Amino acid sequence: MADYSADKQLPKSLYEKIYQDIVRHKIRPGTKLNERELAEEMGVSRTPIRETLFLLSANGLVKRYPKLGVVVTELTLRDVLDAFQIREFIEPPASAIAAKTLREEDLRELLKRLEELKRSNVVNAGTYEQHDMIDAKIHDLIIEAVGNDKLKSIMDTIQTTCNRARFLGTPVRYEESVNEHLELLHALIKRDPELAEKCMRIHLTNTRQRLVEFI
Amino acid sequence: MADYSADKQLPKSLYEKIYQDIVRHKIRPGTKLNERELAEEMGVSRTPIRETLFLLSANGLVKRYPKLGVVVTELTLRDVLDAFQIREFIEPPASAIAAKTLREEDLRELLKRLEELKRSNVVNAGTYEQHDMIDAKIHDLIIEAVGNDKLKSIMDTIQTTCNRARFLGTPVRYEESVNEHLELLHALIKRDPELAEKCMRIHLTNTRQRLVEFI
DNA sequence: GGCATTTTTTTGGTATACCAAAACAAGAAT
DNA sequence: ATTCTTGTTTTGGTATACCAAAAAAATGCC
Repeated sequence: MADYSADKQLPKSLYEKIYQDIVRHKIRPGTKLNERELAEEMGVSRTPIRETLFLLSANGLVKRYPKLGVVVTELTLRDVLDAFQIREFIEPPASAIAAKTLREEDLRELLKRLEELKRSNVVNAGTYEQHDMIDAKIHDLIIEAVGNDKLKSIMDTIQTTCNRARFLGTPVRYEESVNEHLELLHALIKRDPELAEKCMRIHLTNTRQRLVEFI
Repeated sequence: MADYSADKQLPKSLYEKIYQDIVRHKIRPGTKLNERELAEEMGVSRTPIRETLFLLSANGLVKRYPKLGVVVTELTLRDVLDAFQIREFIEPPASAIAAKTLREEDLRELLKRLEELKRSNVVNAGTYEQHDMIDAKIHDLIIEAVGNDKLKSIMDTIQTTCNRARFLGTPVRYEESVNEHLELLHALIKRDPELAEKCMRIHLTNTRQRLVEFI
């Protein structure tokens, strides 16, 4: 067998695989995961599978019912709203901090890509992936700007929930979203903490609003 | 062997044991945990021990170094400050929400206990446990008032970090702390969201300040 | 036929065995 | 004495075996 020189961490690669399958809804929420089945599919024993399932449950993607098995967590509207509420707690003040600490070139880079996206008709098929990528990048950068590792890892799991929601076909009003992000970036570049905080707050409120309307 | 009728979840009880040992510093930060040793000590096999260690690492009490082992996480000043920063993000707005939703009788109950504590000389030996208990209860109640399960579990892990710091002998200025909590409770009872938010913000800032001075 | 009970099968939890990488120790070369 | 090598031990990762509880199927009773 090849020696997979790169990583070597079996459960981590298994994690990635199952993680993606769940986030992209290749496995339905509510599905019960059978350890032996998974083990056979993946060509490994149950031991690393169990460890993977522990990791997944720690990140909230599956739920373990002792003696009964693990089930892919349902993504209720409540879960998504809860995730958004946490973002609304964290990201606005994080934006204020980011306005002081982010590097100008990173901001300008994102601004360039976003303006480009706006020029090219965003309604075009496929372009929404570009949008989502830049969107994620901006929010990620802002969290990183805080320089708080614990916060970073928390927001990663929140992001996961939001990603799952996106793959449910949550609609995004791209024009609005792009404009909101542009405003935010301008505020950051202007080094205006209050404005950045406000922009982020408005952006998140709107996003949540759109989500609720969808349902 | 007795059948431990009560719980049946082995890793969970192992978790509690090790969790306490770490939080109360019976095991030093930096200590490397040997799976076989632990297994023997606890009288079980390595399998449930490994699962326990996974749980502990998910909650940040230990860190797993692939192929090298798990070590009890060091509690750096940075870690504690990071935890406080997250509390400062979350708890003030949570207090504003709590001012609207908490049940009056719960608040009055806490107020009564706190005033009692204030009357009895808080400097007395032993009373600080009472203080810590009420303190934890108040912050816990405020988080629960938000009604966001995900947030609750996040703040539990943050609380763990703060607890570990407390057991390091972090000093508390009890009079100040009691007074700050009293003000907070009054704001909550008055159903004044802005004031509650402000009280909490001040309280957390002060607490962090005292912590930094200590070091 | 429908329901309760018993038997069988499945499956999660635990124990144990095995492997390979890392840590350690002893010895040889410089 | 120091460093490099080599052989041994320790230890984390994986595979497998076994057990008991839960689920499913089969049997018996009404």
